[in-house]
Amino acid sequence: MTIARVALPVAAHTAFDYWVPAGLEVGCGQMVRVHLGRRALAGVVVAIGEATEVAGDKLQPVREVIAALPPLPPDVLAMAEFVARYYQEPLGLVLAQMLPPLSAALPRSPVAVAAVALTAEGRAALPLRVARAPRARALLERLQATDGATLGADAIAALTPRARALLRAWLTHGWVAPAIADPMPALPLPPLNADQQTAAAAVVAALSSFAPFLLQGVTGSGKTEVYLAAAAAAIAAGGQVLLLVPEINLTPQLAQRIAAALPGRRTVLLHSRLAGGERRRAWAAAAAGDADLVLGTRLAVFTPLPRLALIVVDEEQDASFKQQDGVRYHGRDVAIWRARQRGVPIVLGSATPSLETLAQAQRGRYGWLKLPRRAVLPAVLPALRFEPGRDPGAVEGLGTALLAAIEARLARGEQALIFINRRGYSPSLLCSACGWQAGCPRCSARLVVHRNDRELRCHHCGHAERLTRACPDCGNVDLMPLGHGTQRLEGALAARFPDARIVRIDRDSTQRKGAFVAMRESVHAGEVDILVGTQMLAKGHDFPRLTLVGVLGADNALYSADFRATERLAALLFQVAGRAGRALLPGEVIVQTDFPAHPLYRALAAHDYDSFAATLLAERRLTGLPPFGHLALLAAEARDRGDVDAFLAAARAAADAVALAAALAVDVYPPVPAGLARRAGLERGQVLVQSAARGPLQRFLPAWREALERLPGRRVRWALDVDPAGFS
DNA sequence: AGCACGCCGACT
DNA sequence: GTCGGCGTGCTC
Repeated sequence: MTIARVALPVAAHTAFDYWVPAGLEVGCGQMVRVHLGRRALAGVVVAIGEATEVAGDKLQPVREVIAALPPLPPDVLAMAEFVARYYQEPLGLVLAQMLPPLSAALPRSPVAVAAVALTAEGRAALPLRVARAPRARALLERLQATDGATLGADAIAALTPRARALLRAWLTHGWVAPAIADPMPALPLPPLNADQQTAAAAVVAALSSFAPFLLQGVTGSGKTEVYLAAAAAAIAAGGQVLLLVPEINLTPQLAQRIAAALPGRRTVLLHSRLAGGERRRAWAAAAAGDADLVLGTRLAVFTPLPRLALIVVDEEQDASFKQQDGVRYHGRDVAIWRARQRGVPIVLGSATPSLETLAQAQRGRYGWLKLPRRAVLPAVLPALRFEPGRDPGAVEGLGTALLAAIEARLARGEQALIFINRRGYSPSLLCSACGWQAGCPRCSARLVVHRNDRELRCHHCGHAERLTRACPDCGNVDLMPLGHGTQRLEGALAARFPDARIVRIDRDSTQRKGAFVAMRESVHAGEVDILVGTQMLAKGHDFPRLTLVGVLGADNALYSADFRATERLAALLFQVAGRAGRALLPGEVIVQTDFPAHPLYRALAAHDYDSFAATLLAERRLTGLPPFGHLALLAAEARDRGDVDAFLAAARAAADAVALAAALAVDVYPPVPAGLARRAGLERGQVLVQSAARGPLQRFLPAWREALERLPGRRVRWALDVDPAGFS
């Protein structure tokens, strides 16, 4: 009897055996439908055998082979196994992350697939090849007419074999739609400058072998042109390219540039906001080798790519490559592993590389390609000034110097961007009489004033209440909003510059679909004078008339307990500074700070990221933090603090026992409350494990995890985070 | 993850 | 006397 070992999307570190009915073609990597308990689940076959330990009466059959997606190739299965092992997650959950959604949504028969595809596509034009086969066309028209209803087998049987094959091909693998609409005529790539050519040539010379590169280029130096030149060469040589970006917001712009740079090539987009069907089609096109370039967010790193020839990770330092829940993988790190596995070059691009990547480049493990100059020649780096935010002429956190600079931009018809990393009106509400502050009932956090909506909101749990007039403790009606957020600045600027056209960009203002794109277009069209926003605005947007960037509240990150906060602030400031004066107009950046002599600001003024990174690296070396040490974090939460404490104390004891038993050089720290000690009514705490090398930590983690699973539950939810993005 | 089984408080 | 709370454990 043939037995299929199936990884299922359940929190169990084990695969499940099923017998394979005669006539079912089941191989490794095949997606199948099986029953577990009384549920029907989709899983992936990870092994085929002849025998099983499972008792015969318990053994269930494989119910169905999911033919809508091709089987996972061995290299992708191996990648899943690596991710599961490295991040201590069940293989089935890892695989569920990697695949386009298929569990309940995926219909069973090709006919039903057709019905759903057509419903989803609406009245989209039929692919020509199908439309030309008369009977397939008739079937599809009937499907359109019935709007998603399932047709009987007789309709399928009536098709000519050719029509049936075409239909099936379209339905199951999907033809690549012209995924990227390019309204512009294809512009030739601007000729690369010498630095760009050198960089691109180095990557191209390394094609067909594993070769990691750090491509370090100042903002505006034209890293994208280097990616595209290398991609064009890789594709011309018959390869596929995987291009990872941190955010979906950035993909449309980039997609247009790719379409222009790679005429006639097929690009597909892959990110979590795509509808299931679209994502499946893009995935299948990549897996079938039909797509030449896959542009996507971190999840795209898992796409099967039979002809993979080059991986590019843009903005490699960006924290959004690290998944923060579920399978907590790091897209960049998995990409590096994959490049090694497949023997292809990988380019990690950044103006402000992560300390991890920088250290590898310094050690000579990564090729180090530099673009020290801006690509547009007349554009020079902006001038930096450090000014106080509080002075006699200051208005609502906007200092005299910044106000004057904004005024000058308005007079010249140029644009200003005011950046503050805090949404809402003010981050806190204080009673001037008794000192009461509005706090979240469910979190250890202050409530943020959202004056536009007359609400107090918690930014951690979603709690919202009406903005009160009077202090609930003493009845005093003189409640003071304390501190500044984007809404408050927007109002202050509107009062001070009544004729200016002001746009606020933050999570609240861009919730409507398309709002972000509309904003970008109106900025480009010159319909905006002042932009106020959060870090959403820091990335990848090129506004030619923007000549002033003001930064407020930067000092906050310097106080943070998170060891990565300063690194992130540095990356952010260098990025924000790069937003000013990208075209022909000279730019200026004003950072409001109380500590103008801080090494970070000095480095920023000198446009010298490397010297500040060197400072940070020296600190990390002393403390044994990444990249000089490796971390794993056990985070636990429960309704009662006592349960959390008891669990973490037991977890720590288990860790000590594991480390001692296996003589592993790992340090286990005492349990501490999380930075946000209570969230959504749950008390939170953590145990940190640190090791000078990955090896001991990786040997330690499986044993610790098993010990944790045997610990009494005590109403505690916990998760292991390997290589945590940061913690406090 | 579901969905069971299995022991302790308020009801027809 | 039950009905049901969710704590613990299994599912091939």
